[in-house]
Amino acid sequence: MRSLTDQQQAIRDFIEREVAAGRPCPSQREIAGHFGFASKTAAACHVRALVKKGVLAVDAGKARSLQLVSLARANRRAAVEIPLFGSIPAGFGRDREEEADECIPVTIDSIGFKPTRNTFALRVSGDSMMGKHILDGDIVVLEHGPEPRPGQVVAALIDRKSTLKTFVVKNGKPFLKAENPKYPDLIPSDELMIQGVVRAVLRRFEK
Amino acid sequence: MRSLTDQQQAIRDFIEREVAAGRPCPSQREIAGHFGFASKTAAACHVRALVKKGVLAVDAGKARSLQLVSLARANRRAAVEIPLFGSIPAGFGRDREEEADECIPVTIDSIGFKPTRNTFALRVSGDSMMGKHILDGDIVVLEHGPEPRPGQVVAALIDRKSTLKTFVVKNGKPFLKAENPKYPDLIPSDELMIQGVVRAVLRRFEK
DNA sequence: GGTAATACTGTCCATTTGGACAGTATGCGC
DNA sequence: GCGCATACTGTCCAAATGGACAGTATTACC
Repeated sequence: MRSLTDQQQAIRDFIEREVAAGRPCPSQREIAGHFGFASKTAAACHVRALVKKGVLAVDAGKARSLQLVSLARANRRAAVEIPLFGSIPAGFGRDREEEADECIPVTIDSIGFKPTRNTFALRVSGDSMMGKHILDGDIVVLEHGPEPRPGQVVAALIDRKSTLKTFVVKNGKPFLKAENPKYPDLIPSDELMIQGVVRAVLRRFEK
Repeated sequence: MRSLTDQQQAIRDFIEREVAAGRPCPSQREIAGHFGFASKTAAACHVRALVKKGVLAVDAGKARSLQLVSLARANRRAAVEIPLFGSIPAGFGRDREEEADECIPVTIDSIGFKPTRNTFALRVSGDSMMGKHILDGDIVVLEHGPEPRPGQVVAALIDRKSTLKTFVVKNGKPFLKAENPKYPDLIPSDELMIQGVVRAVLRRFEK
């Protein structure tokens, strides 16, 4: 019951190859076409069998939503090491990883997106961002590179120390709004070095 | 003209995150819904702009067929090293790679699927598979693990040497059909060790 | 001032797509 | 012989989807 028939395996392989080759997930009719079925119900039937056997996952009603469970699980489990800094280093060269204090393994599921080479993490110190619900001890995951959008929290370099600020636009000009009383409320963003945009927060509670 | 606007970047990021999180590519209406657009044309318009700027690729008319060009290119370019054996080793333990004579870098495009840990390559010697259009000097890419289907070419271990054979089923029993006169035409498949199923052939011509 | 690009709302429509149903045939275990 | 899973053909349909078109407003650029 668990093992797949030849035909089911063939269809599973076909889907895997299509997706791996960067093409969109095949529709039922495309599967039927590839195997020469005259009726797309045949493909639908096989797909149903594969779902029943736990090999495939479907978002019911959604077009091209087939997913191989093994790949999904592998993707979810795939932990990627993200460099974790106490403070952001001045430069962003290729020696970035060596400057990292340590690395934290994260999974796609835990931060909601797939980390890239431009992804890094910061340990938050102080309650400067409590207004944005980012607390002392939290780990924020940031992405280096993309232009911040208004309302997003960014990490900026001030006095060789990184500080989290909110990116705002006033009268068409970009500013960094400090949520920490130690710093002026509005700083023109071009006076600072924006190191990254906050994309996720990890908070560990004591047990 | 080349650079993306904030909104376009946001939509690009949204697509990237959805796909990276293992969800199916969002439809135009899902994009509109996520950003609060009342009209899905707004999303369609942005998608069109992103395609025009070369960031996105679409299969016209196909549902959920958006693809990030950068990822597609990265995927296509990503060369994976596949262990290449002169002959298949007896075991398939974790020391497999060390037993490999060498490695060949292949891309997804060149073999049509994404290599896994179970993918390996063999250098073909002799014209035993000429009937199947696999020639002396060819490199065949095989996948270890999947149950072969009738008509597929498999690599089997005979006398500690690997030989390519065609997998056939006769009267419900699996056999290996040798295309090499040195061996008996039909061998019960359970007498042999099937090392892998041929998934691709690479042939280099002299210049 | 005009043109173009951006950034939408709103509507209509042909196609694509998945789901359900009816039906046929085969092989397998009991 | 019966039930069940497999492996299809063929048809109908509603929902999902992309594409085209008509508008509006804003901003940037020449």
